[in-house]
Amino acid sequence: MKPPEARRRLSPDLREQEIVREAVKFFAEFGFEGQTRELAKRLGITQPLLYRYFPTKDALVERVYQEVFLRRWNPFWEELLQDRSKPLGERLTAFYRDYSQVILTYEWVRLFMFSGLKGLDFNTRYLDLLRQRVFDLIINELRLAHSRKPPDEAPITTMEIEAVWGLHAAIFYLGVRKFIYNMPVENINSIVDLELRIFLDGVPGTLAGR
Amino acid sequence: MKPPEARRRLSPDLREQEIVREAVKFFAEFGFEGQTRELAKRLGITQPLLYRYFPTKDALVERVYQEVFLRRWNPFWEELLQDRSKPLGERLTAFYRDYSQVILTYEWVRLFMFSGLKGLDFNTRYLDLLRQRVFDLIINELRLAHSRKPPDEAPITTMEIEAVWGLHAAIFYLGVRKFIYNMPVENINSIVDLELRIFLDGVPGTLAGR
DNA sequence: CGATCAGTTTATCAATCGATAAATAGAGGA
DNA sequence: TCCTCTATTTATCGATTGATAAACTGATCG
Repeated sequence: MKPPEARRRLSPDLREQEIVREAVKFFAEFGFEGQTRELAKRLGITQPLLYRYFPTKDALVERVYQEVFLRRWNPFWEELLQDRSKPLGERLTAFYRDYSQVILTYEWVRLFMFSGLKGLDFNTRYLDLLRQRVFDLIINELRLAHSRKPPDEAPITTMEIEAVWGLHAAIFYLGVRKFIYNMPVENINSIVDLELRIFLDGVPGTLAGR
Repeated sequence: MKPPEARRRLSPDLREQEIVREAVKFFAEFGFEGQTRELAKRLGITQPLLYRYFPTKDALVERVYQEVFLRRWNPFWEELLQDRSKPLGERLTAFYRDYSQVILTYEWVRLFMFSGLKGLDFNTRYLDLLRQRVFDLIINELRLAHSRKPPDEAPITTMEIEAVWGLHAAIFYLGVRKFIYNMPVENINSIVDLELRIFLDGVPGTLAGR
């Protein structure tokens, strides 16, 4: 029925964009063991053509990383978290609502987990970034909001970091449930709000070192 | 150097045990695409011997599931959570300390994630169990501890479930960080205690429907 | 309108993987 | 000690997969 898909001749730029876009979806679905022939089929091209644009499969995978993880980081988040003209609760809500909208996607969550399971160092590098650019800021602002010594006077404790990890995990795990376990997860914004209320109500005890 | 590993003739029962034990570790490391030849090499046997004990690779994978997930559930947990002779905080601490010791292992966490990413229905089934045998109990006990209507008078809300999911995620994610992202995570018991303090201090607002 | 360049396909290789059949060898019993 | 049973290995098949080389074809320019 379907016509045998006439040969489409595209400019290299466009073709490369199409390949990367489809590869992101494809590897997010099947993991990095997904076969190049199947990817080519989805693109409506033949498998050897992929090798005209990427020397090896690994090079294509590498490109997918960059596309999904590096290009989606928003530097504005760091400013947002430190904008003391608003109460901290409001800032955290604004940040995690936006962050979850970017991160809690099929591609991001699954590729991140696939990458971790395969032992690539990308996760570590991303999480180091997260720690420095987000966790440390949050802890700093929390101390300020509760009139405690800033980190340069009293070093950040393991338990403070773990407290923030708990909040972060509760939110990120929504994506794991939705996109990896295939569970229905709706109204993410209101769940984010819930987790933030629990965190902000519960965390003073930790800051007090109780 | 190493002698070519003399042929060891084992009873079928013992050999099967060895295969299953090693397969658990092996698939947890490489996922279900791990190759039967490599698994056989680790066992010090040849690859066709695997097929004397399991008709297909899938059958072996299925067996691994049962071994790791089904056989590690402890029915005592359900009693523990409902033992009203102790305060709820104590019960939750005892439960999550024990649960995390069973679940937060290299094999459990990784196999669960591999299984989810591959789209097997096992995760859904396990999580249904968890919801019924743990989450509902916790919510019931929380309401009791805060003098609220029991679930058979006022149905469990989405947000109550999500609150418990948040706690659970914070704890399970310790395993994800340790065994999937390969991060150092130490003193799990004290982190569990921390998450429970935050949860218990923070959750009354949610119960009040605030 | 024909030549040329490059985007795309066809054909195919070499390695890998799950699986099967036949040959081998270790252990217990008569 | 030898025989028999079966646990284990050797040899190999067929399908799959990443990758390469050569042939094909569509678009642009003179």
